[in-house]
Amino acid sequence: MTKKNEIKDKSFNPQAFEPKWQAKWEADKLYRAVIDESRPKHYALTMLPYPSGDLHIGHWYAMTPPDARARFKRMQGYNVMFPMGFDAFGLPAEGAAIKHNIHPKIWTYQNIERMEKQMRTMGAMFDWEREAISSDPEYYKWTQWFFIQLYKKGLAYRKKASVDWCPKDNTTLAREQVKGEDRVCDRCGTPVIKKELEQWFFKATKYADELLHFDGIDWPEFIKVSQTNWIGRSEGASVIFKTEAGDSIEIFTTRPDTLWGATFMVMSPEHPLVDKITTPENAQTVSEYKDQAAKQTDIQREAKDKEKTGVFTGGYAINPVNDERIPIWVADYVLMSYGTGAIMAVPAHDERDFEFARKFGLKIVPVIQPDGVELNGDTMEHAHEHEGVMINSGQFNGTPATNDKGLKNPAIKTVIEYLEEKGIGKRDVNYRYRDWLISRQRFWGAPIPMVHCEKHGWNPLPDEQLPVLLPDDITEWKPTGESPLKFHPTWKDSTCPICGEYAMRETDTMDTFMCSSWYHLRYLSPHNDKAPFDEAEYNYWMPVDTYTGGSEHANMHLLYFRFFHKALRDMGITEGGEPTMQLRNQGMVLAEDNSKMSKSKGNVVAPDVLVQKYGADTVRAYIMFFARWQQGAPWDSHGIEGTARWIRRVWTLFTDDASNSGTPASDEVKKNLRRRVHQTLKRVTYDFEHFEFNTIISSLMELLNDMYKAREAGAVGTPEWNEATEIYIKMLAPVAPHIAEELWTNHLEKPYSIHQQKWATVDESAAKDDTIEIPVQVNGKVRDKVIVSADASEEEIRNAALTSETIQKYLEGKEPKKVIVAKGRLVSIVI
RNA sequence: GCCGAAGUGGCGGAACAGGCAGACGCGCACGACUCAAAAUCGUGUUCCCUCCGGGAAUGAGGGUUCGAUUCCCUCCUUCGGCACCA
Repeated sequence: MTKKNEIKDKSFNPQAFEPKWQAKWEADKLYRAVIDESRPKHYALTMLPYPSGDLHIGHWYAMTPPDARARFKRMQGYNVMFPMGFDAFGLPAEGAAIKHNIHPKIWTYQNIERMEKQMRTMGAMFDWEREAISSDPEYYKWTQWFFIQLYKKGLAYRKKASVDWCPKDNTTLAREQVKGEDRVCDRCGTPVIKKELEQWFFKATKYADELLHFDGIDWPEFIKVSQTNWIGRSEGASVIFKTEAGDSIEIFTTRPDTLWGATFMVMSPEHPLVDKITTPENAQTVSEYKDQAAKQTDIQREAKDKEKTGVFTGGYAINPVNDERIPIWVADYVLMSYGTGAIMAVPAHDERDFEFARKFGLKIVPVIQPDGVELNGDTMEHAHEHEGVMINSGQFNGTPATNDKGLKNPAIKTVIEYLEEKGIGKRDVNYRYRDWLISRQRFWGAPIPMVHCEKHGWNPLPDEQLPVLLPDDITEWKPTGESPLKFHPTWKDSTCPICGEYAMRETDTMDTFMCSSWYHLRYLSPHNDKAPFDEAEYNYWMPVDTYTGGSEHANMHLLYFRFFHKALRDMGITEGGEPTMQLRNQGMVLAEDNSKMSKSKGNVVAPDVLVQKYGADTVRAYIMFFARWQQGAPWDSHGIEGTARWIRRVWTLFTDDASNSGTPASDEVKKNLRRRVHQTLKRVTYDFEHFEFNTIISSLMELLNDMYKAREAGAVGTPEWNEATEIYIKMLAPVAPHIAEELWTNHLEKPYSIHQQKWATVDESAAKDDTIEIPVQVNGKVRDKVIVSADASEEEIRNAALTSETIQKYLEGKEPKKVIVAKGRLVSIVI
């Protein structure tokens, strides 16, 4: 470190001082977060990366602005924890294993080492002693332990179901991991297929209703909406229809008010009662239809422009409200995966049923009459899906049906009450949300800690046998559709925890989203081998105060994360309903041509090169400046020059004190400087709080320009100048931690470290303007500006405006019709 | 089709709470320094006109208001979620 009597290095050389400070901060454990009851805590969490190989600009974009904010919070007096780790299980490691014949573990840990090194160049305040890596046995031991807790609580179960399968990645996927209309694998973009398989699930649907509530948490609207859509809650009724074959069919409907118009029923081809309902004469056609439906993919079956198909079963049901005998059909537009897999068809009021009825000549009976038009089942061209008055519905005729959903609709409410009274139906709610399928037929994941015994079926392994370790001696990685673990000669051999006889291990591994559902807890005590986390740490740090990350996880990680927390709460492991109070999502950094950055396109911006050229501080500042953080933007490689220039100008101003001009600063200059400093401080404080990073930088740029002018005017050396310098460096510290430290400690010779200083307080009276310029509008157009004192009364402002020469000209001696004075803002004159 | 977010100069973007649209920066132009270049510094930079001055303009059109980028209605475009979900 530079001693006082040494000659200070005035050349700007971040490549020298950045690593120097990084090393010192680390040696001094400056960012170590330990429990301190005397200070309020702040847990700043940012989504942990996958160790893909190299840190790219997207990582910097995701991590450095939240780091700046965490630093700001720390200067505000919070005890801040800002941990980092790796979501280290996952497919790319297996891809590398296949390609280069290297164990996924080796590939993963090499990448982690490289990325940690790159992360250290960011100068972030990560507490590396809290680092958690999900592929470490000490970590996945507890991932497995959580699985067992969920299993014991009945929240993990095994079932055979028609599941989504990615033919490229050779594994099953959760519903959330199948995207868009084309039903493609979220990871690789390959269209998924359906397979009938027995798999492990988490009972996420148990929390469907609770997951719809976001009370008290500050999350972006679009994430809440996205999750709400995903869960897809529908209110309605379930109704039981008796059939002539003897069995009853239960259906779900959101429109029980249209029950009287149900003129037929439709069952999904997979419905278990289809064969019983089908009469012998129709058995052949129904069976052929079922076979054909089974052959089609979901995309083919569910294509919305597809013409309706279906066959008659020969069976009949009785409409419970009017005792009409109605035919039962089988059609693939009814899905087994939603509701009960059977519907009542109301062709007059449902477009899909209408289409079907027209095609097959089925009866159409209108039961909701819209205002003004008389519906006729024989001639109508579309279903009437909106409001009207109930008709053809016996005692309910005349009841108004609104466009409201659920019980808010008087017709629906009345009919549900009637159904419940008669015992033929009840109020019901359905969700499109599905349980979380967590089995993956892949190697590089946490093994599911279950064994299967001939006699005792599936059982969890006792805690002392955890972790179930992944073997190192695997040589064949090729995906076969079954986990490579299955082909290991001995790995799957285990013993039944009940009888001690031979039992076979589950060879599937867990969805990596399981690992990331609890990493925020592991950061609390990453090396604890007695428990997943330390209770004292939990009590102090949780919940997470601010969570930042990409919005692509809206319906995946962010939903799993919430589900997990609620499930743990019900097991008494965590407290409170939500893991994090505040969520903010950064946008995406696109390539300069507006396309997505990707390794394969070779358009990824490498931060390392920029750090070498400009220094980390400049890269950090530019990342905050070049776009609205929560929105993202295409990268602009020229733009960084402006930020680099600013950083150099900061350096020059604070190191080159010789250039003060001879004339001493006037009181006016000093007062103005002080005002600008406190105005900027106010703005920067607000912007940090609100994640508005781009305007933090522009405010600092403006203040710097003002400070250069103040220097010209002789302000250097005055108390106002010294205050300005101090506050400027404090505001700079979260953004550009290295240069701030270098200037603070070495050039201003203030006590190390700038990062342990207290954030400055706004002096409101100093920030206030003395005089203000008030625009004067005549008929809505600005014609003049008058200068008045900041606390001028309405009357004074009015007079100033009306007596202005320019305004007089516009008035032409006439009396204005109206004069509006917005105090401190503007005068509007109407003539 | 339903739900949500967003449309402001050549570009990224700014504008507290309905009150001067375009802060800050990139780019561009001109100038200073220099033998020259880079760097640096300075000036200008929404568009149009008959340029002391005036007019238009925040996706389009309408409305409320003395006054609208901001509030309301209709529409267009882009992005994201859902979608034969009963």
